[in-house]
Amino acid sequence: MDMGQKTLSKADLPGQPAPARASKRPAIKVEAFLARLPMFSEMNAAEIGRITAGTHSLRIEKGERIFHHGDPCGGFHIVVYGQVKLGFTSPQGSEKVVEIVGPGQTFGEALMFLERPYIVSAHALADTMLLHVAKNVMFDEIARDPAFARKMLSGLALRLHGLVRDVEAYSLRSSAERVIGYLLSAACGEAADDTAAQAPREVLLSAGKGVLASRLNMTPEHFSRVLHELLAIGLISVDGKTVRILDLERLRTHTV
Amino acid sequence: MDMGQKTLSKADLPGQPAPARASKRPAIKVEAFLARLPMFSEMNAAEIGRITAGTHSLRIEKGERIFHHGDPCGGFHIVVYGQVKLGFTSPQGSEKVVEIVGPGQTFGEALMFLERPYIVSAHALADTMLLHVAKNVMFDEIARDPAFARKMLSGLALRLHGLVRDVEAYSLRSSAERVIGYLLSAACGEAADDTAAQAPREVLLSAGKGVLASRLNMTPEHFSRVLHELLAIGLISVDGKTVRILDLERLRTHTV
DNA sequence: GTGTGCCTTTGATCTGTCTCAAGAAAAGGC
DNA sequence: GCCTTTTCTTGAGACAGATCAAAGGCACAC
Repeated sequence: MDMGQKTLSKADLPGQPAPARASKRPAIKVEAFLARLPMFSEMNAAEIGRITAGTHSLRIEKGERIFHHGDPCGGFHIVVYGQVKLGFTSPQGSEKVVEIVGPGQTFGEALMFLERPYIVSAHALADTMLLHVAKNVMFDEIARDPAFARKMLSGLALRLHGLVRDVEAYSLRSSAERVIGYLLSAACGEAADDTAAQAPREVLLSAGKGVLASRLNMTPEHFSRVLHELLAIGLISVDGKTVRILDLERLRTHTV
Repeated sequence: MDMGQKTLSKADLPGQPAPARASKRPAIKVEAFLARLPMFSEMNAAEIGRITAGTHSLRIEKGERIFHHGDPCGGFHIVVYGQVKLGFTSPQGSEKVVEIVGPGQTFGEALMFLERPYIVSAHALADTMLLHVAKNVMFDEIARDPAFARKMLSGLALRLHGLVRDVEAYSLRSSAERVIGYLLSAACGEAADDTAAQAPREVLLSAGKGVLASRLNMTPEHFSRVLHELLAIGLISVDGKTVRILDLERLRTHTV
């Protein structure tokens, strides 16, 4: 790569005509990108600089593996653009997607603090650019800045919270309820008590239906059927990856 | 209570003839108890003292609620003796146990860092004594001591790890496999690659079969049937709450 | 002791979800 | 543009595990 160190560019995405637009490339400094993340948002320039020094960028083609169950963990990842799925594979070959990670989101922070190999695998769902931050620079900064340590603790606690909610959904909700839950959270963005926004909303499915189905712990076939069932009752309409919510209130209170 | 401040005594367990043994009471100082926990093991006396100042003890009778879904979180709990179950209740009334917590173990640390109410409920499975540590003293100590912050981070990461393993088990393992997994981890204590200890081991079920079944995401009926199936093949023998593992190697490799 | 209540087992049946097998519809390559 | 490949839908059947019902068994109070 001809560009300067610690610089990101969307233009040199593999498979794109990079040379053609190299002159007008919208280069982004790693520092600026990191500083905008919630995790690092309260850091000063010196701190961001030290983090950046432990960071390198990765480009992963669609379908490629980022890490595998059993690999050692040397740091954590941030998605710059693209999309990543985290999941495990059973001995019989079937797969379960635990999380779908998009731009600005991170994964693998928790494992940094454990001296253990990964338990999930990570694959790119699209051509993806990642930043990898080495764990030692994170540890140094945690040791230096208690406020940053607090922030990391909040971050892990939030992850834990989400995972507990998933366990609840898997344990005592039906497939249809999980699908509805996904649609609602995608449409309303976690604001469950949002009394406004009664108007029909559109949801763009964040991944292929197969991947989404696995994330919701069901087969693609069953996911398809559930969607068509909701369609038949007039609660939603489906057009490819776009789901329009026709009656938010009834969808919310719909029972199995 | 007549005893000194910040002192624990097993003798004044409700329902026991406390006065009779009051003179010979094996009182334990809160400081000493806290200092022995992994979480606080590297703290000096002053630090332990500050934590203790934010700690109070609770006695909960068997079956009583400790906190409820929706309650605000003011700190975390440590089990001194007894047993606690964490779980959620569905709108239809059925319950799912997420975790069973015993002496020396803690619960609710993660939620301290989030300004959110509890998502699970906690109930005592036996007469139980708890310590409750207020979150502000924890925050103070985290701000003061980066090594302690690191320790908390490791603790949360470990929780997360366990929960991801649970999700894996729920998603792509059969009920029988989950039961076997539980028996193996109870017998071998996480040491999966323990080549020694081939001799038959005994497992004392850590709770009633109904509670355990819920923890493993199955009905009591099905749990009973699985146990008897393993018994029929000669892999285990069951006597009340005691399960003897007759063939550890075959149990480990048993398929459905 | 001997009830009384709860936990556990066993049996019979039911149902949500998966599997397998094709087709239909997009998406991507050339 | 057309052809290949992947993804998505639809149907029929199978199965793991749930549910319902009832009978033991065990602990504990009196």
